[in-house]
Amino acid sequence: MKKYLTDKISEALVNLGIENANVIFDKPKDQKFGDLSTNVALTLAKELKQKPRDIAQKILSELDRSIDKTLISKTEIAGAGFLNFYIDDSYYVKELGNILTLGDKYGRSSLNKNKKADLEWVSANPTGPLHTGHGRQVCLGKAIANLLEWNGYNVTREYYYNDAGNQMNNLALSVQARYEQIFNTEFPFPEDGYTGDYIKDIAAAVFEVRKEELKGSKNLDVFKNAGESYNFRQIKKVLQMLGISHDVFFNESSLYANGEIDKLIQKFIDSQIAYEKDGALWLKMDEAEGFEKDKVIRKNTGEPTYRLPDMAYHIDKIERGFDLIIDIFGSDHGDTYKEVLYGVRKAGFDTSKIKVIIHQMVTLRKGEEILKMSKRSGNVYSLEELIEDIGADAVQFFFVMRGVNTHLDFDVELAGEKSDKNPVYYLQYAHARICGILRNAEENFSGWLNENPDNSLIKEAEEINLLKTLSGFPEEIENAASTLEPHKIITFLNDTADKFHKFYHDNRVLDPENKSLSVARLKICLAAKQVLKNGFNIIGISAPERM
RNA sequence: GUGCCCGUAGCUCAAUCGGAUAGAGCAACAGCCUUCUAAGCUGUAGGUUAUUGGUUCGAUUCCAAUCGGGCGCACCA
Repeated sequence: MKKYLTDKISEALVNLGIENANVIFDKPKDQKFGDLSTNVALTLAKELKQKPRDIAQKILSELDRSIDKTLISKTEIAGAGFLNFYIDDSYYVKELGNILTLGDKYGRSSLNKNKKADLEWVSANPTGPLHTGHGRQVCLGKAIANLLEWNGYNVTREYYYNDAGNQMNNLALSVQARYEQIFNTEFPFPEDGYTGDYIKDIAAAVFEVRKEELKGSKNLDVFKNAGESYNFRQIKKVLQMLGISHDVFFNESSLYANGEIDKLIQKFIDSQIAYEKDGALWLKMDEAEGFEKDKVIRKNTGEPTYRLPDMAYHIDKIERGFDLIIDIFGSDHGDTYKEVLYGVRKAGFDTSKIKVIIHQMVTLRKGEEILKMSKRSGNVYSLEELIEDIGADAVQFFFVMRGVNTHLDFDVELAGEKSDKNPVYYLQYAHARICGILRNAEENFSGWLNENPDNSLIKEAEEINLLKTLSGFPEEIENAASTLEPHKIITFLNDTADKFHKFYHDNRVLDPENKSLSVARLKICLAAKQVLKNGFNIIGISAPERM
């Protein structure tokens, strides 16, 4: 519909001698400004040195000849020079049929057909369980991957698996210390060790198999491997609880094995972007791009810092030929990704296909009490516990609910509450209500669900409003996908539930005295159920039939 | 000190490249259940969009300064 009007207006403008005008439509907040509105006359006013309303009038008289009046029931000029369009109700009623025909596919778009997207997220190091701080990223990534798929992309879900570097050594030492403590409680625990209880579990598991065999051993391999595989199993288990499975686990160590890291180092040295100092290799950072000082990419021990493999990894992703490459990080990594992309550019690669999503941190609280979730402190609130406490639906809803740039305030108490205070239920309740009506129809009004509706009976304001909202679903997905903002889906679903509840309240669906109207309204219910369910699918929450 | 993000109703947050009277939910107050789920609906109240300037026909949105909060600023990742 937007496209139709955009075309018509562009056409009208060309007739008026104006080429390449940028015509943008808004959905006015207020119904009295129509269904679609454009400010094109206002934006052209300066350029043409004419009054906005005069321009609007000229466009309108051009449109009057070309526009389909059965589709657009009314046009008007309002305010400073807005052009408002009123879409005929019949359009929305027709869309009802579309929703029912397309079913689970309603809202899917082929806009990015044949395009490949890569989404890398979670990528937690296997040094411990996922904690609640990871939750936001975990759930955001899932929703974004789904959004992209709905928008036509072929999506690769990827996890960057980092089993090298300091932290793994630290893990091994921690496990070893807990192992030794089984025999000698005085055995010193490393200063930077991981203090969580899961380390004791790992040590106990090692003891179970090897008994005292490793006592006093200097070889850390067994401890490292035991810790790594245990932690990674835990991580995968929790991801699975949220219905997430990655297609690719990209192993950092493969970048060493296949020589990509060395190649990159050589490239930096050859192009004199890197230099040696104090036994380390430094990357020159450009002040003009906002960097203050050069960064070490290879330590004096000969080991690369994390930046280097990260750069090689991104180069690998670019070379795999994706049309869109997305990384999701928390704001604590907000600066490092810039360094990584800088390095990738300096190595001669185009980073324009890489989009980085930085989400702000989460404050987790129980009512007034702020909960800690850091890995260092003894007691962590793990993501697994959170899921057990409030359920996977609430977890995903709350983490996706807000824009990524806001500091998310997550009230566990509220999220776990089974009441009208909890926003998850507002949505799910709408779905469950519809299911109740459908059950009633099946049990008491046999066959009505399969009747053909007489759409001319749909004319109540609440019915049309509901249909208007439902019809906006495909565009909403497109919008949310292109801006990578899944919280927009939740805002939309909220609106949908709101419109449904109002419709439900004012209009009885099943009326034994009026079969044809009941049949038409049943179709509206089916369509609302479908849109809600499709939206739930994207976020990843369930569509309960009863509550 | 410096870089990024943020500051909107009592609370948590929306607001589609700058648009029309800034919207929801919760909390508060007043109503609505012999009829498909009251986890719902209707109404009332609640705002100098942190502050001050600037750009613009028009600013929550863009720019500058100030105040306040979060996260970074390692030869950790």
